[in-house]
Amino acid sequence: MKLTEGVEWAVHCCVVLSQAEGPVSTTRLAEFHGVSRTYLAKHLQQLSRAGLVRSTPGRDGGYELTRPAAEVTLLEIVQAVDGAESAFRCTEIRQRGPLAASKEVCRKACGVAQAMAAAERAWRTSLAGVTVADLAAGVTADVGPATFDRLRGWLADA
Amino acid sequence: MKLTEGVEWAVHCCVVLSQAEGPVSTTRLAEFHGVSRTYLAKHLQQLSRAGLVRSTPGRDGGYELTRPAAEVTLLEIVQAVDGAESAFRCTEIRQRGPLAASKEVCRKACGVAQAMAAAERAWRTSLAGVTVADLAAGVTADVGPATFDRLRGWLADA
DNA sequence: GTAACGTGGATAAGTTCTATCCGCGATACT
DNA sequence: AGTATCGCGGATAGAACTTATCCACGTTAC
Repeated sequence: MKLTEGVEWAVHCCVVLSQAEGPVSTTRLAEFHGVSRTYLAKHLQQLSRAGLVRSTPGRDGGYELTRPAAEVTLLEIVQAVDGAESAFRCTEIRQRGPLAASKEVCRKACGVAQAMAAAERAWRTSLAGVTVADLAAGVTADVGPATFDRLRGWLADA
Repeated sequence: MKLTEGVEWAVHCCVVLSQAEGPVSTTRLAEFHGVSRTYLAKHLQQLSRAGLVRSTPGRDGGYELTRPAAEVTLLEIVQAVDGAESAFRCTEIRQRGPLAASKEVCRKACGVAQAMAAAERAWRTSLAGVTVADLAAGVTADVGPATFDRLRGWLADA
């Protein structure tokens, strides 16, 4: 089981956007995080399509959060970038083979699929309990409030 | 985020093994589930290496559970087949770029990684709460107790 | 001795992830 | 008007992983 690396990039970008005062361009976000500009652009477009960020085209354009940081959950970011499909996909093994279960029995989900789904619900619930604001507060607690001031200063520099 | 398809095969195999009276061969398990024999063999070897099943070589050989079904959890099977690595891998983005965090600050895990780890713990806890015996009981409840009798009969047939 | 079995390695095809480039339309400054 | 900067979507290519098969080997029962 593996999440795409873009998830990490996107989450960090959202934290940065939560601290910015205006739109932040892909170029700036990529430079700040030390990652590929062209590839990060793809992930930001996914956030945009998911409605988590708003984009401003043209010069001085860029991205900003569409909602307050306290209303953007980790789950939303993960699903925007990695997709919302469940990790386990039931291929209905029980309907194959010599002792295949009947169609009628299989209207109800197989027990394995149910257990897997329950685990994924627990995972999603946990992620839904963390917001971008929480993550930003964590950074402040860990490295001090001056960090985001320096970030804003760096973003303001041409 | 995606689990390999082998996970589904392996779980169903463990349920079958919990109902068998002796070793069940790869050939029989593959036939029963209607899946590729050679590929299923690989997954069964993973279960064997993880110590969840014991293998008997030679004619009349095959696999059997090493423990009572009530003591084999879904989590163990998933991790045996899919690996125990966490889905989210922190690449320490915060240590890159122009405002890179210092090494000292980074002895503590980044907040994003912590939140992701908590979610995966919730997922694992959920999976660890389901045993092969639970899954077998679910089958009995869903399709009736005769199902496993038919399975044992089929396994006994040459 | 022979047939059935698990094991590990080599191999190959298919799919997804990572990454880049291009042309397009939008915007701001000169 | 012209130009530089921006986001958007499509095409593309390489890397990594998943899926699948085959073979040589040692083991066991008849």
